[in-house]
Amino acid sequence: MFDNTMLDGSSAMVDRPRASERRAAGKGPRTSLTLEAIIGHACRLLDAEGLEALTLRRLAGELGVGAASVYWYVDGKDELIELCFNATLEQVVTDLLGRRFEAASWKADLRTMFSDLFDLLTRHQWVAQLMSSQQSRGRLVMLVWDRVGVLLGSLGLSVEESFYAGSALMGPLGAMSLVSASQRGSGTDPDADREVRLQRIAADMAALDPQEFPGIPLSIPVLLRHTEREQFLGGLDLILDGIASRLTST
Amino acid sequence: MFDNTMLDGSSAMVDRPRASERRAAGKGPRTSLTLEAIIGHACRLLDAEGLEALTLRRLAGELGVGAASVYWYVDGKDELIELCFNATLEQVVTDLLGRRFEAASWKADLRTMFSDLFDLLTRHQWVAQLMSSQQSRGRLVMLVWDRVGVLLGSLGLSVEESFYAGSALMGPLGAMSLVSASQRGSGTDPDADREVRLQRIAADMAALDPQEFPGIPLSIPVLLRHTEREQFLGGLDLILDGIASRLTST
DNA sequence: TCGTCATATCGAACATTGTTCTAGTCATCT
DNA sequence: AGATGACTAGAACAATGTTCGATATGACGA
Repeated sequence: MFDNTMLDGSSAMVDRPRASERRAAGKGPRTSLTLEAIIGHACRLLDAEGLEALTLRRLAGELGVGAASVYWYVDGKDELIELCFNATLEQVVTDLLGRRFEAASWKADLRTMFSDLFDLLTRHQWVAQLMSSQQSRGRLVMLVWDRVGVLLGSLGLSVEESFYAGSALMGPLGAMSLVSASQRGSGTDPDADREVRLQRIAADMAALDPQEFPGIPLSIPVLLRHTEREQFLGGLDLILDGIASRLTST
Repeated sequence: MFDNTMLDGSSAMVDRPRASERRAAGKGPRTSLTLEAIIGHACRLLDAEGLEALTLRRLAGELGVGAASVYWYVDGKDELIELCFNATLEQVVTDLLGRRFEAASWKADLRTMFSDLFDLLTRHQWVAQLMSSQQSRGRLVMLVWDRVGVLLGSLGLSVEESFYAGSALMGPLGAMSLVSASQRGSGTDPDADREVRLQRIAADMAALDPQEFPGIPLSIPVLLRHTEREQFLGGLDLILDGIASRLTST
């Protein structure tokens, strides 16, 4: 399925007729569909029911058209998902980049930046899923990389160190922010779902042999009262402290 | 598809007839198949060509057997993959746990432990893929969690801090160790594949506007000469330093 | 030695995916 | 008015996971 080419078209748009070119032309008949409508509804579907709920037939059906019609606007499911990916990410990333980062407050700046990103990915689980299952390098992701790299470089880190630190920051983002991925149960109340899921995990953990897993019993209560956000931020602070220790030692 | 229940059966084996119970009985005819043979060949396939190459028909075909026969030994593709997951992980995790961890050398201990895990996941990309796309909590993964938690706790970290630090360590593991996931090209030479992939990424990055992405040009050479292993270890060291800073400040 | 029966397998079929083909419809331009 | 080209739809194709019923096969009791 996915192709790992998450670039917005700056490459690989050669040689084939690229169905994406035909849309938005001039003189068509009653155009009952729109690329925007497709992407919009697809995103709504993805947000509501997750990645594997997005079916071309279902999407088309809910849009009141045949499945084949979507293919006039989009080259395939991969491209559609990529478009949704960028559309969703753009909402947050753009305003993220309006901010001014300063060396003095680098720690707080990075913290708010990544916690905002975390919130975005939590709200749109499928984006997190894509972000962790393939290393996406779309334009918007690159923007984040760039800003982080510049900021770290301005602190005095070498390019190499910035690269490693940047990947340490970006790496957990996808992994940590996906709470449940699949199995987004009944669809009624996400918080309740999370609760039962946690209870199930806790039960499974409690069933393990305390002899073999001496540390597990201790962490069960923490698991039950933890928040993914705190968990992520806790790890983030650790990395930031690690970066800080590199700075002072120079 | 996947079900997020990556536990080895300690729960949820109730109420349905569970096809897994019928295998290994007594008086059957010439048993041309074996659960071990199935898992073994499936793992070989997964290692060689990745997750999406594993097809029940193909697996059965290469085993000289009809596709339906596999269902006698396995409840479905999910269970099969879970079995492969555990089988592969077990090879390394068990000997990982034979080691003795001591507070004095905690940093080096954690480093070698996670770099070994990283190597395992690099060798078996599909395991990394599963590990990042769902938060797997199989018995073996739990073992790692447990050992890490115990070690961190013995250093004086609170349970909460251990939990956060542990997740910071485990989080990037899956994400960082998957180099290419899909698109494992021609299948001839993995190193050459990596090279052309890197070149493509570099080309894409070079095509970006340097005005908009001031940091990208700097990191291109680093990208080209970097190693995923170094990248991972670089981030790991950062986290370890972060943990260390917490220890001294207490 | 001969039936019985659970064990183990296979071929065919079903449902669901993404995708393509081909024929059509309708507005607009000449 | 007629042709062109922007759009759409239904049928069909290929590939997937999965199920069903029929059929071997061999061990065990008679």
